[in-house]
Amino acid sequence: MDEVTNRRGYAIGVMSRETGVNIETIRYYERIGIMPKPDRTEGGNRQYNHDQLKRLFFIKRCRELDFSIEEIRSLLRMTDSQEFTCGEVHTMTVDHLATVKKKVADLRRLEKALQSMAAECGKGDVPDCPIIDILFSV
Amino acid sequence: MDEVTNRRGYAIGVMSRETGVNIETIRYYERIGIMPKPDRTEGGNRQYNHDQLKRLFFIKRCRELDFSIEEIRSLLRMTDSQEFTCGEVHTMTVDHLATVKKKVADLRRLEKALQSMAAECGKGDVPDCPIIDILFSV
DNA sequence: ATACGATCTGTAGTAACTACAGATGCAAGG
DNA sequence: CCTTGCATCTGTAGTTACTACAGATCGTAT
Repeated sequence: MDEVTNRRGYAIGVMSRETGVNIETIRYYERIGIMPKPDRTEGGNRQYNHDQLKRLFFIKRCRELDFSIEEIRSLLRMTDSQEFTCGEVHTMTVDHLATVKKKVADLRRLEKALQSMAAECGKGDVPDCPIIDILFSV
Repeated sequence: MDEVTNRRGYAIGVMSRETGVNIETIRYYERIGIMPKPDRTEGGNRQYNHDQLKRLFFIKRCRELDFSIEEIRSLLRMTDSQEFTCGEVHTMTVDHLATVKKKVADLRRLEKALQSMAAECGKGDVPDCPIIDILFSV
């Protein structure tokens, strides 16, 4: 907890607590190459720096926004190379927004179907169920 | 295509075309035990009957309603045993409806976040992007 | 010195399929 | 009867994004 420890960087458990990303998941991100291989202590434990913490936060937020790992990989490639334009990022965001909107629409249709099925049901103690009838009719 | 052929039942390709379920998926359903092992021709090809076709339709519809395989397995166990009540089915439907509603709510929040991010963006040809800024800030 | 939690590697499991490879089956045309 | 060619067969491995071990070290507080 002193200066020296701080200079050494963040252990994986600290990274996990700070970002809310599971330890196993952090190692997984390293394995698939979206997090860099960090420094190690003499004993072999991972030691992260502040940039790596920021990067993990970035990944976390993107996942919360339901970007796929491959989309995140693209975004990171852009920011790593510094050769991206705002337009490119905007395009990715809008594309992603479109797939999210489609998912919402699909689920709402589905929600309605379930709702009307449930509404038709007498909920009785009888083995005669309109829900099953609907699903089993050919 | 004659009577005899019909009496023989449906080949897996027919099942697939009728229901829209992929052939590989039908075999998968058999492997995991939600479709029964069908009769075979002398040569070993699967031959399904009409009940099995109905069952596959049922599974298809449930999947379209986003029921998980395990939920479908429960529903099928109930209908197979004939010992289900309308109330049980209603409960499963309403439970499932709740998870769907939650998914919709989550996705709509996400949709709004993406929308406001996209709105802040100048879409320019410059490497200065509010979207990235938001995602990368700590 | 020791105890005990944190981390390590490597592998396997999850959900619900999908995609082969390489070998047969089967029905129609000649 | 034979060939052609699509349909099926089995078995295994890949997909997405993690999660869950087992069994072994590391690191630090007492």
